[in-house]
Amino acid sequence: MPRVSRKQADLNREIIVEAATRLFRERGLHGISVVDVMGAAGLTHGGFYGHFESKEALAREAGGRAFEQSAERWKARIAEHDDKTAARHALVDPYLSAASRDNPGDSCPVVAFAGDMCHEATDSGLRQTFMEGLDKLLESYGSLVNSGDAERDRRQALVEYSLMVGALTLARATRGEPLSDEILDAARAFLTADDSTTTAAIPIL
Amino acid sequence: MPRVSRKQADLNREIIVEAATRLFRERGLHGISVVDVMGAAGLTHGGFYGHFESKEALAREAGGRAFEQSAERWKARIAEHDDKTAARHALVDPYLSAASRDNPGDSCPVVAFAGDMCHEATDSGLRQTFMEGLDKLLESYGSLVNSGDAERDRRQALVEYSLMVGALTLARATRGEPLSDEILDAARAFLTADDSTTTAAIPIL
DNA sequence: TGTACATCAGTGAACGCGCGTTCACTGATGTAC
DNA sequence: TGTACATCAGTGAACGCGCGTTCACTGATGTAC
Repeated sequence: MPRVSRKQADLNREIIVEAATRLFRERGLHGISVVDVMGAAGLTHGGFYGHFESKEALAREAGGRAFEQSAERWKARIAEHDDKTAARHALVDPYLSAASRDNPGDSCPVVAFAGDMCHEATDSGLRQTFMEGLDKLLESYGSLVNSGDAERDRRQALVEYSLMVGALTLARATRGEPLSDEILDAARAFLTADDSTTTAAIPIL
Repeated sequence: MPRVSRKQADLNREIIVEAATRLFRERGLHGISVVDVMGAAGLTHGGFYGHFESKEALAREAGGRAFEQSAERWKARIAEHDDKTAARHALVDPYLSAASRDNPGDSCPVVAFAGDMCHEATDSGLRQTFMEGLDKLLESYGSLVNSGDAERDRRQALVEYSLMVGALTLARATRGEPLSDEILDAARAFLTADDSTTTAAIPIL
């Protein structure tokens, strides 16, 4: 049943990108084929190149969208809370949850793609998309770290965000083992510790 | 020139494993082919299955060896120093160095394989090798965190190690950008900060 | 120690397979009258 | 509004390629005498 309406074609393109956004995060940039993506969108593979120049072009678009979604979600979570500690919980707790670990398709694109980026050429478009997305997320995260000393805050944000990425990565790699929950719990407790409930402040560099 | 001596054959097997140990870490478990590995060992691909049951079997052996090498290296570095702070520097500084970032083939197998492990079946042999190796490295790292409170030390070690993994992963993904060095510097400073030089102690959970 | 022969480590062609990509085709859509 | 025709979104077969793996072959190695 070929030749659908222009409106339907635009919708199909949208469905393909949405499916790819999820699948690339779930199985990695090289873990999913054009046939897989088109199948997930309810189409056959032949029509793919009517919508996209190449598989890599789709990866760039789907990856970029994943970053946009994450950045918006972060901003919304932080904006919901006036209290700094509450905002921190609102961002860190879901990020380092079992749900986040078990649903990479709807989770952080940095964790999903960081491994693949290591093998990507410096001038690759994917890598540029990754860098822009990472910068945006780091900027969002920065609003949680706000002592007045910009340099110290920057380092603190980098440390905390690196910990989030490392902990989620390790939790996924060890999924099914007790260690996996242990890592999430330790990192979550560390990042959401505050003066009133623990023996030490949020660490200062 | 077929049929080399038994001794040479054993040596060839060793060369293949050594090449694989480096290449798998450099390009990922799926980024390297049997032809590549055999070529790096100075052989042709046909003889591969005389030495190994499958590519996966080689990956298990090469991965296991990478973990052994890392664990030994860590133990040696820590053992060289009586002083806790010095031992910490001896382990953290090389781990989060530009050299480590730029030479994944001779660096941490956890960072190299964590991404691939996320897509590996729970009962996979590779995953078991990864878990055993990670446990050993965590145990080694634990000797740097020794306050007497075992539970707290465990959480602290998990947090610090997650940070190391996250920082090195992000530094590799952003290699070539200023952010890459920034991440390494911030994480290194954080993990090696001590009372005498900074405004706060190593953070306590 | 020397000879004759069986063994087997490594070679390179070949296999089936899945991949990204191309293309002739189809028939509903969109348009010109 | 209704009709005739050009357009083009999606189909599925086919392409070349690289992959993991197999195998007939070779000739130096290792062994039996």
